[in-house]
Amino acid sequence: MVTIRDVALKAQTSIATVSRVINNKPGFSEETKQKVQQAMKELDYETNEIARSLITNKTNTIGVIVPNIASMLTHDLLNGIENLSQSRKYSIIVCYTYSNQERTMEYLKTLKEKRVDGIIFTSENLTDENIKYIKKINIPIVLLSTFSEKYKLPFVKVDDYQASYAAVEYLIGKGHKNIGMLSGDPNDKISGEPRIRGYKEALKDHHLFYNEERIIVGNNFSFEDGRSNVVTLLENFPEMTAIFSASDEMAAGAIATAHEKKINIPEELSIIGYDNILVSQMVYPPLTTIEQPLYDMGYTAAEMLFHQIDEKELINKEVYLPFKIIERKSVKVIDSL
Amino acid sequence: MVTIRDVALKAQTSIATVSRVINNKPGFSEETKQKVQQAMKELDYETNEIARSLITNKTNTIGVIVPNIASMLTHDLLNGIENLSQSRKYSIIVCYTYSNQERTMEYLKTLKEKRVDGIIFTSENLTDENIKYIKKINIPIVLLSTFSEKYKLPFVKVDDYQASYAAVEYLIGKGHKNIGMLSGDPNDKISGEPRIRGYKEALKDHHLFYNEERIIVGNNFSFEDGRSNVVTLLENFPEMTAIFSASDEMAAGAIATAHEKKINIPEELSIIGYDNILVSQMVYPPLTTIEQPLYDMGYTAAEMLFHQIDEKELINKEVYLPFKIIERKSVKVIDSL
DNA sequence: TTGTAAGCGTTATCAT
DNA sequence: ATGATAACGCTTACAA
Repeated sequence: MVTIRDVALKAQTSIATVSRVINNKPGFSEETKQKVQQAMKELDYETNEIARSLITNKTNTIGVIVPNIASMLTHDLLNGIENLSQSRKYSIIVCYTYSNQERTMEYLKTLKEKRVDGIIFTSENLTDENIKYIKKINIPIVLLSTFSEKYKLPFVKVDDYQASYAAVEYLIGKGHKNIGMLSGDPNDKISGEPRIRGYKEALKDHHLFYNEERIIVGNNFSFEDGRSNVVTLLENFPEMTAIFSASDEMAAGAIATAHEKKINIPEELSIIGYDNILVSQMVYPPLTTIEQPLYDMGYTAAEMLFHQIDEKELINKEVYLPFKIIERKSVKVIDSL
Repeated sequence: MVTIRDVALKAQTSIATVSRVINNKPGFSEETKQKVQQAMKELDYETNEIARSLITNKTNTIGVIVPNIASMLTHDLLNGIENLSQSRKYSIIVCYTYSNQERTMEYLKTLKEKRVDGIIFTSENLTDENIKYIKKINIPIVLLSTFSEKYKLPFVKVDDYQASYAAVEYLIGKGHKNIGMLSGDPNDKISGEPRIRGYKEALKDHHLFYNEERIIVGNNFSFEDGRSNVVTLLENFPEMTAIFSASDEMAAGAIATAHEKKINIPEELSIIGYDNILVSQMVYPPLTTIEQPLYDMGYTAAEMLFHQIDEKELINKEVYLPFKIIERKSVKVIDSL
């Protein structure tokens, strides 16, 4: 391995000087600079970031913690994070938790041991244990597509309540009065409960009837959830003309079932999704849905994190990014009687 | 920051002894072990992996280089890699190249500087510059879903030629004689050329006619490619009864266009895809396709990499994993006349 | 079983 | 503008 020492030897100067030219810190002449650079080139010298990190206390690495379930979402989020990181000369260590608490803690510990400069915690409910540990290790963090109820931690997300409210109101605006919902877990404070609340409130504000049987709760927003739960919903609620699905994957599942049951979408049944993942344009009919600006969210979270790292100031921003309704072909206008 | 030194102080012993119990290396009594562990707990000591790495010359992290295009594939591949890595106490740094040569080289350089223990290079053609650099830095590497023509580098992939051949033969077996193809770039030696070759050979071996107009070349295997290229294909080749699409995303695009043009699938037009990504079950009709065992491929590549790292032996295995035809609803049997 | 001390490859603090 | 030299937090001879 060729070190700064070898370079110094070849350039006939000291390691201190070599370090200076490498880091472009004052204290060398143009002449020595040339000699050093020449030597580096000839020796194919490459910095040892490990050694550098040990003394500077900076690794230029961040950790990104993601669950696996919402696999389609993860990718775009990561894309945004990665793009800014790369241009800022940061590397990213990805940690898949599979929503497993033990694994999450293990990863948090690893990130601490590897001395990452910051952490982005994505899409998942934070447990008290998580938060306690995060506070203890004192590494800059930003929450992405999630937030913490009890403790103030900076986050970027879209307002799930408002987005769901808007989705249901959109359906109502198209003349629908009998609207069912495919939801996630109501105990999930991030993407479960708020979306259910948005649905209920929108109905209520428009004086539409609601009862418990009109929401079918899924496990993990998955295609399979949608596929099976829509049949229960159909049984519970035969007058239903429209469905609000809390994820595109579930919506796709519902559509698949509809095809099987020869239920025409949107003629007989309208459906609006949530996420605007790539799949939503690939299903038939293309899915009208709520768009989350995933790439921007990732990018913004990274921006906030780097700000914390660079300025060493603990910001406590709470950033809500705007959602958008993407109109495609899965919702039909109903004439009001 | 609490160091090994603080622990030694509190436990009233030396840093060497503390190091021994941390790494469980012989040379301490049960009694001191207790004292040290007690001190560590009280002080919330956590290893500084950076310092450790500097002396052991081991970082317990690997780099994974992925392009971005085939986004849906990337995820499953990463999943397999990550799962084994986590259980082996390795972290992974992800590098998205966007198939950009400059970016790839930058990342390779970063990985070297960060002293990763190994690299998995995924889904992308290796340039001479890439290979030259890889050879130079002398870090264990395995190629995943790609391979290098000129130089021997261990890889794991499925045999694209055979898989394509099988796909087309499957269509032929169902009675199809007029088969078109939606392909990737023929200059792409990894997923482009071999799949085209498989198509041509299968036709030839079954004495079926072929001409250049029956293959439409796409840019990046994308939904949009399929969406637009299928119309050209339909124009060029009106007698066509079946399509072999070199990716599921393109197949989904073709299906979307078929819906728009009121072409019934599979009644009027059969289609077989390639990849078996999640989307293939979400489209209507569900897509018959070639499955690549992505998770296993990732897992296997990681296994090979760790073997190289641990045993310090340069293996040169070339692993082909088996593909599978997943039969769904997009191919119809045609009665031969 | 234990401690002292010499590294690992850098950056940083002094002198000069 | 330059060069010794002391850190950084660990592991690992080598002694004791």
